[in-house]
Amino acid sequence: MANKKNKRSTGSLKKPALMDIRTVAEHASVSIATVSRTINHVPTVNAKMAKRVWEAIRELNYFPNTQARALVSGRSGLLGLIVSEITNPFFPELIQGFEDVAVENGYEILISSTNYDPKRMSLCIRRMLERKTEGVAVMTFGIEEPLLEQLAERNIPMVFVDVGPDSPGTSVLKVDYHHGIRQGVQHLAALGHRDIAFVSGPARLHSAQSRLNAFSKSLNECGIALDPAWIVEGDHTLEGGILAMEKLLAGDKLPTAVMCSNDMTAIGVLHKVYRAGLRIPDDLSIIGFDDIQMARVTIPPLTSIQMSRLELARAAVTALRAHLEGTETHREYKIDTHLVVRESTGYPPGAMEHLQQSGQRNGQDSAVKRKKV
Amino acid sequence: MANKKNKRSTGSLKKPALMDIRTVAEHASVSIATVSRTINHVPTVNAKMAKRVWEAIRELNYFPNTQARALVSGRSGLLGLIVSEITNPFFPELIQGFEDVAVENGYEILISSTNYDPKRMSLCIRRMLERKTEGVAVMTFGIEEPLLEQLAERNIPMVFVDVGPDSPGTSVLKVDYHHGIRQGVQHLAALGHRDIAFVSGPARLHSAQSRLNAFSKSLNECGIALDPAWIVEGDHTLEGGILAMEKLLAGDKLPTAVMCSNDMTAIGVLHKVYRAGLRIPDDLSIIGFDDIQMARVTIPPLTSIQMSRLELARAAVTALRAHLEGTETHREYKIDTHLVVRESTGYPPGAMEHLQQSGQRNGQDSAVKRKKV
DNA sequence: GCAATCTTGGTAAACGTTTGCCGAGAAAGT
DNA sequence: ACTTTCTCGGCAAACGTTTACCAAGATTGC
Repeated sequence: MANKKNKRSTGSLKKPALMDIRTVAEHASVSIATVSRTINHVPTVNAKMAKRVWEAIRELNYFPNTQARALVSGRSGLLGLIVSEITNPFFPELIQGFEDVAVENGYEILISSTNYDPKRMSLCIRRMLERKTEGVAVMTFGIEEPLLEQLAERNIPMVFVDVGPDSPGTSVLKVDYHHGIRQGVQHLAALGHRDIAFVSGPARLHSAQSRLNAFSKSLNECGIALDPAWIVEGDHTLEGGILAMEKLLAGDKLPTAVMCSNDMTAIGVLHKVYRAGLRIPDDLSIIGFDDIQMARVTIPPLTSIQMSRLELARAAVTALRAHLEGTETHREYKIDTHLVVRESTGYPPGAMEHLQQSGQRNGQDSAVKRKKV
Repeated sequence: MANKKNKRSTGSLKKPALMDIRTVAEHASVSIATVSRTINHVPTVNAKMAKRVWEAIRELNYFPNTQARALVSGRSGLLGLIVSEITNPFFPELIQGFEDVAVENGYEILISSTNYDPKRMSLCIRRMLERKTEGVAVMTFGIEEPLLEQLAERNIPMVFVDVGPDSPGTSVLKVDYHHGIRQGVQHLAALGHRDIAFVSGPARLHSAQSRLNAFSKSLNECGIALDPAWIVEGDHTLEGGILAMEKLLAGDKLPTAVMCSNDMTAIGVLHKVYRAGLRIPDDLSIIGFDDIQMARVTIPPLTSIQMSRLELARAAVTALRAHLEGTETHREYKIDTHLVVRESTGYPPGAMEHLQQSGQRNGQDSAVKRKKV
C-alpha cells in the first residue's frame, strides 16, 4: 500500500486475456473490494476513487460476469416471460412492451415459447428455474398446474393471465373480455345484425373460452339468439380462420357477421371471404380480437377489440416487482378491452340497401355509415 | 462408506430449502462427484448408480444451477441472437427457426433487439458479453463495428448477414438477393412492365442497399431504364410503405409496378393503393420481399421474394457451432432467394386489356394469367 | 485365491463475484 | 499533537458447480 502510486498502470493498452475484477483493480490501483463497491454503487466510495475505477473499466472494456454475480448475490436480474407462440404478432408486441418495462425496472428478460405444446411448456418452466429468473410472467393463456408448483415451491413470484392460483406470490391479470366483446356485439346489433357467428380459439385455452363466453353472454344481453351451428372452433392461426370460414360457408345459412377470437383468425376469415367472392362489409361484417398492428392495413381495415399489450406488460412487471419487494402477496389486476371500429363492419346485406352505392367498394369512400360505440 | 446403505434416505418427502447437488447426493446416498458425473453423462458411472441419482433428482425436483455450472465450466450454453425489431413478422419467424435449431444442438438462446437504435445495439452487445453467450448471430442487417470488436476480442464466434469482417471466428451469411430480385424483375418484364418503382429500406441498412442494388442491376439486365424518381426510401415498416406509396401517387406519372424492400412495406403500399381506389394487380402490380406468413393472405395475396428463415437460422447455428468446435475459422454461407408468384402481379394497365373482365376483381377467378418464373 | 480392472468416494481447487470484518492510513476537528 | 471520523485495503467466506486426483472398494478374470 505504500507503493500504491507506482503500481498504477502507465496506461499501456495491452489487454490481458483474463478480464477480472482483479484486473480492473490493478489497472486502477485500487482493491477489488473498491471496484466491486463502485460497480454496485455503494455510497461510501468517494468520487475520486469511483472515477478512477470507472475509467479503468472503460479502458479495459471490462464488464462484470453476470453468472458469478448472480451466484453469490442470489439475484439473476432476470424476469421470465412465457408466451404461447412467437409467430402470432400479438406476442412480439407483448414481448416488446414487457422488455421495455422490465428494462425500465432494471431487469433483463428471458423469453420462452410453448407453441401450445405441454412438453415445451415444461421445458420453459425448466429454463426459468435453471436460469434462476426472479419472477415469471405466464402469458400463455393456458397453463399446466403441476409444473408451476415447482416455481411456487421456490417462492418465485408469478403472474398469470385470466386465471391462476390465488396463492401468495402470484397475481392474476384479469382481462375484461366482456367489456370489449359486448361493445363489439352491440356495435353489430346496432347496425342491424342478428345472425352473428363466432370463430373461437382452441377449446383448451382458457382465454379462448373466456372470449366465447363473453360473446355468448353479450348476445344474450342484446336479445339475440345463439345458434350453436355458428360457433366454430378455430385455433388462433390464419389457417384456422380460413378453415372456419369454409365451414361457415358450407352451412345452410350464412351469418351476416363473424366475430373472431383473435385477429389472425379474423384475417384468415377475411381472406376466405374474399376468395369466396363476397364483399366486406357489404356481404359480411367481421370483427377481430387483439387489434394487432396488421389490423389497420387489412383490406378493408379490421374492426377489432383491443387489449393493450403495454398495459398487460406493465401490469405484469408491476405485479412481479411488488412480489419481489414483498409489498404484496396476491392481487388481481384488471385489464380493459375496447372496441376499435374500422371498416370491416357495416350494415347487414339487405338492410339499408339504398345507402350502398354499388360501384364503390374501396375504403376511401365507402358509403356505409358506422357508429362509434 | 461402510455405512452407505444406512445413509440411504428412507424416502421422506420433505424437501429441504437448499436444493444442492449435495442434497441430491445425500438423498441418493452417493457422493456429489457421482451426481455431477451422472448429470453430465460421464460414461464411467454405472447404470444402477445413475438410476438412483436420477430418481433422487426427480423426487427432489432438483435441477442444476446454470450459473454455477457456467461459471466453472466456462460454457453458458447460450447462443445470442441480435435482431432489428421483434415486431416485424420476419424476425419472429427467424427467431423461431433459430431457437429450434439451437435447441437441436443443445443450446438455449438469448434474444435481443436493437430497434435500429445504435444505443440499444450497444446494450445488446453488452448483454451478450455479460451473459457470456458462446456465440452471437447478428441478424440486424446493419452493424456497428466498434462494439463488435469487444466480442471478437473475447474470441466469441459471430455470424453476420450480408456483410461482416472476414476475421477468424466470424462467418457471413451471404444472401443472394440478386437471384430472387432478378426473378421478380423478369417476372414483371415478362408481363410487360417497363415502369417499375422501388420502395427501398432505410439507406443505412446494408441489406436494404443490397436489395436496391440488386433491383437496379436486374432492371439493367432486362434493358429497362431506371427512373430515379421511382426509387423512394421506405423504412421497412407499414407506415413507411404507406408514405412511400403516397409519394409515388403524388408524382407526375405512375409506375405500373412497385417492388418493395420487404413485405411490411409492400403491405403498406398495398393498403395505400387500395385507399387510392386503384386495383391490384389491374392498375398496379406489387412485389414484396421476405415472404412472411402474412403475404399469403393479403388481398390480393402478395407476390414476394422468399428468403428462408429456417435456412438462415440453420446456417447461423451451423456456422457458430463450427467455430466453437474449431472446425472452421471463416466461411461464407450462401442463402438463396426466390420468387413466389401470387396474385399481386399481373399485366400492366392498358396491355392486354381484352383479357381483363372488368367486373371481376376478386382473386377466385382473376383472369390475369401469370407466368411462373 | 490372487492380480488386474473398473467404479466410486472424498477431497480440494477453481470459476468471478459479493460482502462482512478489521486494521491502517488520511483527513478533519479540537 | 491528539483524538475522532472516513475511507480503503486485505482477507476470507460464500455461492453451486465441475473436475482432477488418489485411494479404496467392488468386480472380474485367471
